[in-house]
Amino acid sequence: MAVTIRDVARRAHVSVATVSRALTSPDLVRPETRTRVLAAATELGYQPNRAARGLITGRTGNIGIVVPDLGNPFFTGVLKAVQARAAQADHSVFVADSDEDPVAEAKLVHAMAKQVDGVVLCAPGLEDSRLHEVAAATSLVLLNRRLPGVPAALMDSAGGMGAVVDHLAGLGHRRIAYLNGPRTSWSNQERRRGLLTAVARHGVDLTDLGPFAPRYEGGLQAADLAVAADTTAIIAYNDIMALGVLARLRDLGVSVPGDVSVTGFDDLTYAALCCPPLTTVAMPVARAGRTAVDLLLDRLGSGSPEVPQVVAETRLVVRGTTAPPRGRER
Amino acid sequence: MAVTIRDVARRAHVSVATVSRALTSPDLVRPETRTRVLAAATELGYQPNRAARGLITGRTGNIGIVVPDLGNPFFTGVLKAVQARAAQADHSVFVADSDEDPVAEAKLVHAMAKQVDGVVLCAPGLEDSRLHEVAAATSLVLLNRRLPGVPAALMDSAGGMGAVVDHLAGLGHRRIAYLNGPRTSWSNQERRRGLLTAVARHGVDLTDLGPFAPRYEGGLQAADLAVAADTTAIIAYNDIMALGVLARLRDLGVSVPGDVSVTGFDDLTYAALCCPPLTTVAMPVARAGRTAVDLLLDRLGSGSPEVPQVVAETRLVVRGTTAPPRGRER
DNA sequence: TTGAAAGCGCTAACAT
DNA sequence: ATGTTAGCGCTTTCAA
Repeated sequence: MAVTIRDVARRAHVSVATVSRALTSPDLVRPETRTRVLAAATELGYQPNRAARGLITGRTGNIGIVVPDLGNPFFTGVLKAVQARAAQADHSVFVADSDEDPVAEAKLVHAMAKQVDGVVLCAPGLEDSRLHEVAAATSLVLLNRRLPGVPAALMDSAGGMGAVVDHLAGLGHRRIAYLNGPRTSWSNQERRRGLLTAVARHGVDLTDLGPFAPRYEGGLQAADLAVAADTTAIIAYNDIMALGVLARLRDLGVSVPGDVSVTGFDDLTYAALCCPPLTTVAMPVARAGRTAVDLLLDRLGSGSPEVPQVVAETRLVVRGTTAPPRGRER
Repeated sequence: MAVTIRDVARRAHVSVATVSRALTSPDLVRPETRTRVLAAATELGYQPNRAARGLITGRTGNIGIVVPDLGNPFFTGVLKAVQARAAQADHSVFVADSDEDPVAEAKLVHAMAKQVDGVVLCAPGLEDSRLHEVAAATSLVLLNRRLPGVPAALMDSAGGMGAVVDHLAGLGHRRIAYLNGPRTSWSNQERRRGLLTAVARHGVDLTDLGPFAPRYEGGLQAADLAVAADTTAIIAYNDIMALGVLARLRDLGVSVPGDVSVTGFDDLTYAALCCPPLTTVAMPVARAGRTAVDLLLDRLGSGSPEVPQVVAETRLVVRGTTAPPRGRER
């Protein structure tokens, strides 16, 4: 078996309590003793058993994150930041993949609940009431979903969409199609909200298509409808769909951005690498991931009753898939 | 506080021992009692505390995975499969990102050791001796790294590379450049091994370039050298580098596959989406991830002394970046 | 078939 | 400043 606190105590000629104190509240033991204990600990390669510690303190030193799809770079971007921030705070992280299944989301959080101090739930598809139940099981922080009473790290999708429409309208587009993602998704709702506002502001004509699966195949399928709708610009729910749109348009012989402009959302790595490179909206995934962890850990520490919902800015990234519509080139 | 085994015991009018038995070894209690206990448990929404259980049984029901970079789709592909397989076996998973730092790899495994039944270490950069030390800390399974005495889930990079060279030689290429990834990486060593064998077999001329960082920027940088080397085909260490190569060649006005053929390795999603779509080698990441988990769990269960090292097949995916060299078109 | 009790590794009163 | 002890939630002897 591994080395326990008792081994260290024996070796340092002190009681286990002293060892515990030397490690967790150093100023409670005489410096001399502390040194001796620490030495013994290192010599034996002692690592306290966090599970045992957690049993007493109620704090596990772990956090959980559940995402809809680990195959989606957007969520692994969040995950990377979450695990990095957690590591800084000396916390370990549990991951779970709900496979886009709302029911699984709830189950996974419950399964984790006992082993973590809190969980970051990313873009949950769960309805509000069920989400509140889940929030009762553990400390919860939502990412890209707003729910009264639950802290959240949000990204300003609506604002990003506003920037997209401003850009397109500025180029001279008057007829725009939006390719919806999942209706229940908070992100889609926000994007649509920003879209409607901006479209009204510019007096631009909007064709609302979908919903489509937020994947490559969804984009393939959506492209035909968008072309039929006879618009000069296509705003896809996200980059992956936009890539599908691009591929389908190429097959159809529709030139981008000559015949039609296309935009995505998320700024995934390969949005910059496809050709033409995709005009899109950069989402602050890393920042939001860090914020989520901070929210979780701060609240645990301070038991304060406030419920912060932090929204991070998005940013339009203009690349090669947008240009003035035909007849408006200069 | 949450509901404990004691609450269930009280409610079912039995001792805690009986509750424990009803849950973990059902055939040790009278069916009638069992039903009563189970009912009480569900009514209270009881979830056993795994940490406490682990304290006694020595099994945590958790496994760990440490990867060099969560931003790399290759590793998140493995992660997705690992977490899915673990979930099937009712295990939770800890993730950690070593940020490509070998020292961090060791630290992370040690930090996890107490909370997991074993860990999957992906493509570690650690040297053999240090790796053996790490293996002593917990049950270890290596992914894409072979080490005597340690079970491993491997992918047949050498074989994949053989297929690439066969393909290229078959098209008529006689001068090929290989863009090395990190020298210490087992995958690069394997790819190179497969390459040398195949190249000798075909009597093809090889220019060995690098090592380069296995990233987009590495590809950008490598492309110039490859062009200067005056070869008709470029084999990149992986897809990301290949994408960099493609971009740089485009800037240079070198046409692909007209002037030069390019291949990658990994078959990431966007290898199919770039243009022209990339000829590459599909790595069985999901299969390897599952295998790694199975290896871990099987060994834990059966304490058998055998050390399986399972290698999964790779597969050449021919797409648009390879063609006969100039003067050999038909 | 069930219960009482010991104890996993650790921390937090309570003593000293 | 340090030691003794109870006990976190659970499983597992050992008795009954």
